[in-house]
Amino acid sequence: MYIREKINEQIKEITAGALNKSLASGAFAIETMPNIFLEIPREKGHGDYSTNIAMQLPKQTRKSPRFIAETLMANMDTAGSYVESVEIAGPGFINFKLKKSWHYAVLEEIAEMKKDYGRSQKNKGKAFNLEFISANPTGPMHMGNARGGAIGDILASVADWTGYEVTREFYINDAGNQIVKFGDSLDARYRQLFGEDIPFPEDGYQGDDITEHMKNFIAENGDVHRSLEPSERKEILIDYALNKNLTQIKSDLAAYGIHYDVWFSEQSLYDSGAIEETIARLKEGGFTYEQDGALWFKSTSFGSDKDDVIIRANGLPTYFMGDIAYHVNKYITRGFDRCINVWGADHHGHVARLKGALTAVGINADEFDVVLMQLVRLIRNGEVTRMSKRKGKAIALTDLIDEVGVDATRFFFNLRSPDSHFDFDLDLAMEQSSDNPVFYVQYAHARICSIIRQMAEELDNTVALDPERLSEKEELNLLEILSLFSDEILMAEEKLDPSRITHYAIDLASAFHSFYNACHVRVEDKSLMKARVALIEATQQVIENALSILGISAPERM
RNA sequence: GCGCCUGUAGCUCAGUAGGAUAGAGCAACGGCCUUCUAAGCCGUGUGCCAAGGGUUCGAAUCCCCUCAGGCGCACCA
Repeated sequence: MYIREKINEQIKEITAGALNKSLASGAFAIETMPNIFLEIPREKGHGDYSTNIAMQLPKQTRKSPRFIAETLMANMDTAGSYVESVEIAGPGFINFKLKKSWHYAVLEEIAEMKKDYGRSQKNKGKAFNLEFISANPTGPMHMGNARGGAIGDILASVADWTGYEVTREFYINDAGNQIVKFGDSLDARYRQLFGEDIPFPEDGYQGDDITEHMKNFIAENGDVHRSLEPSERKEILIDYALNKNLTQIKSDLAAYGIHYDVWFSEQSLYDSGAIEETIARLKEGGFTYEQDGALWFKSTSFGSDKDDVIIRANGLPTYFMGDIAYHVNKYITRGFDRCINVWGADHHGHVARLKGALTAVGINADEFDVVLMQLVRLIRNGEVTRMSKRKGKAIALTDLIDEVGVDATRFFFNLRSPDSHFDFDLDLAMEQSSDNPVFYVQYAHARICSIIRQMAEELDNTVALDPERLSEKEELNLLEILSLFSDEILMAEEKLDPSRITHYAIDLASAFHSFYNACHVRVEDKSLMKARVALIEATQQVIENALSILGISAPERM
């Protein structure tokens, strides 16, 4: 248990004890016990912790907040706790000031847990599935996938640090209409390369990569496929290009620092009969009906404003149907306790109906959430550029990484919460200017490493470590921020917002830089020097841990 | 028309399950390297928290409504 949790429990116990004593003494009476809520005041002058309990009780007790606060304070027993003093302030806040010694527990915790400092057990034993990117494998990864990739990958790490057993998963949309179009496009290019004057499908994939695939295919296979029936040939071409694309996607993402545990094929749901089983399950439950030759799911029974087709009149299941079967597979076949998907905000309309369908088949939809990320707008020369995979004008992920670097790209895409609209200014990003805060954090890390390298020779090992030597406000501030790391990870998991880790890393780096300018590590006083080395070693460790969650390197020299 | 997201300093954004005087970065200006990395630090100014109403001891935060921008509302994925 981390020091913050211990203190929290102590103060809650102290407050609850005071409340019980006050009640027993007859100072006031209540009907229901309130929740004791603690917060860390923004103003340092208001102490280390604060509770508003006295302001929640006037209604029940018919006493003033001030009176309640005073009564509680008089009945508090802080012996043996970290609480040094208690005071009442403002409209009735009870503020707790802690003994400085609590700071030093942080150093010990970090020194003990090292690379695991910040991990917690909250979700131990639970299986967590995080599905992200999940694009059509009809082309290489582009910039639009980059944000979802960074958010998903980092959120997966965050979940891992809260104790979940995490599976990163890519749902390959290798079935359905887009694949048919893909095949039509490939076939048209194939025939055009042999000089046939045929029109290109109007809504086909126009990218050069389609033509490239067919050039390579012809180079490898000659013209033996020309005589085949188009449908037969398309199948071969699709299979060929899809495999090439998947290989490409995997290497693109690996270069981006993303490694999936599972690549799940949509087509496999058809092949395995999972779709059929799920349809049967929905029918048995009475959640379907036929109309206009199609099979419909009663989304309206689960709060949606319209029902949805799951099998078209032509007999082919819709994408929605596949997604239901896919999630049945996740929860029931594979037994995940919690599933999170990262989707573009343009798919938000599909969340409710999928939750409805999951509820229909008996899955607890509270354990299913979708992180909706606002789409990225591409800014070039100060103008918005529309991205279109089919027009072939999208910036490839690999190009972005080449220009900007993996670290900056990942950091940049996690600078804002997923639901904020995001403009990616290409010119700025490609300038590689030091405006990018990733340098700020990495620089703090490199600076510390540099000092540690030099101190290693000067440190006197016969001097005992005395953490109480740390008493400057910059030192204490640094310790306080270090102690919040685990809470920040838990909050990021609860809110499904990985950008909190990025912000934390910046705050921590900032606290270090301030310390660095205010306090020298290399000082005559060997005991003080020892304590400061311990402090920066702890800081180095936590920056390293935060960066490892972010999937960003922690350079030892810059 | 219905639904979702967003609206906070000149710009880009934070703002912790409603809390005490609304915060950073960038930009502007002024300081700080004869000792550990100046890719750094310190200081100075800026706000009808989009408008209005409500709940509350207390609202940027919750509710209602209006306005503005983005995105959905397919037998597309």
